[in-house]
Amino acid sequence: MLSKKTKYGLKALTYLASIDSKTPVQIAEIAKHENISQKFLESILLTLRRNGFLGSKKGKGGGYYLIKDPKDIPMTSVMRVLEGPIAMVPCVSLNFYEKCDDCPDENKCSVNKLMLQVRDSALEVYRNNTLADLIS
Amino acid sequence: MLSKKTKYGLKALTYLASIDSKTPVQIAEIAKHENISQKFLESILLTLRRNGFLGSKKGKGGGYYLIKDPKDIPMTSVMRVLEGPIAMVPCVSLNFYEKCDDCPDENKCSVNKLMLQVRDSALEVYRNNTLADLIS
DNA sequence: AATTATCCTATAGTTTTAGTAGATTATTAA
DNA sequence: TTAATAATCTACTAAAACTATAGGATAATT
Repeated sequence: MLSKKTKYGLKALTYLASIDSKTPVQIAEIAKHENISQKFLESILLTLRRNGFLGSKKGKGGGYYLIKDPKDIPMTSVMRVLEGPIAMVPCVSLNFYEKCDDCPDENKCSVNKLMLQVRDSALEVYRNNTLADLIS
Repeated sequence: MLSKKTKYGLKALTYLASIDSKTPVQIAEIAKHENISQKFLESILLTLRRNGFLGSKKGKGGGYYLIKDPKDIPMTSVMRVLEGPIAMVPCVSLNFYEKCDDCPDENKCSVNKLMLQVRDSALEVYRNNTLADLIS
């Protein structure tokens, strides 16, 4: 299941991308437009800023804005920041690899075999979609 | 993330499929071979039996065994029983559909748009793999 | 100086996950 | 018929993750 954090983050990013201007948008406006709890959204936008997706401006007329062109924001990077690993098991993860402690040989593991395919198919989707592609 | 339940369930099914005989295999044997907590595996095998994947026999010489040919067990059905919906959001789920309460129009939702593609790509993988394909 | 809006830390409630404990029932074999 | 074996079932618990919420600190603008 996709976490609410990721869901809300994606919605916020899409909203900012649809605005299509570099003027800051207040958290309250995004929250209201997307039906999101404002305080929760606050922390999500913060992580998006810390990870180089958003810029922010304090004080009157402040808010959040996209730093890059939506065309240059691939879903792979957004997903990894908000949701974490794209792979469903650590042993097939490219960016968050970890060995399973119960598995003696990954190459003979049925779960590994299946989840490798699932990861690749998901990666292809995320690589083929930028933030710009999500705007309707 | 894939739950341990699904992971262990897949491993147990694969083990039973690799045995390739209809004679019952005891929980303890599967647990030991796959490094799984026996008690936890117990409840997993029970759900697999209740959902028509396994048969069981009590008493001495008892255990669990596959009911169907591994070739006739698609990963779609295994995943749905063990992990639940294949879709990452209910609003794109085929078998577990639910409307999002925060979303006024699914067709204009960026999350919906993206997750629809992810679901389809995952479905393709699961449809192309039967239990027989997981045996190495 | 007053206002506005982000920034930051801490915490709390809920749900899910992963695993345990123990009694019960069915089967086999002696 | 009895004892041993092994699945079945119910209930419970500990830990982790998720989804927020509270409240004030900080910075920029007017």
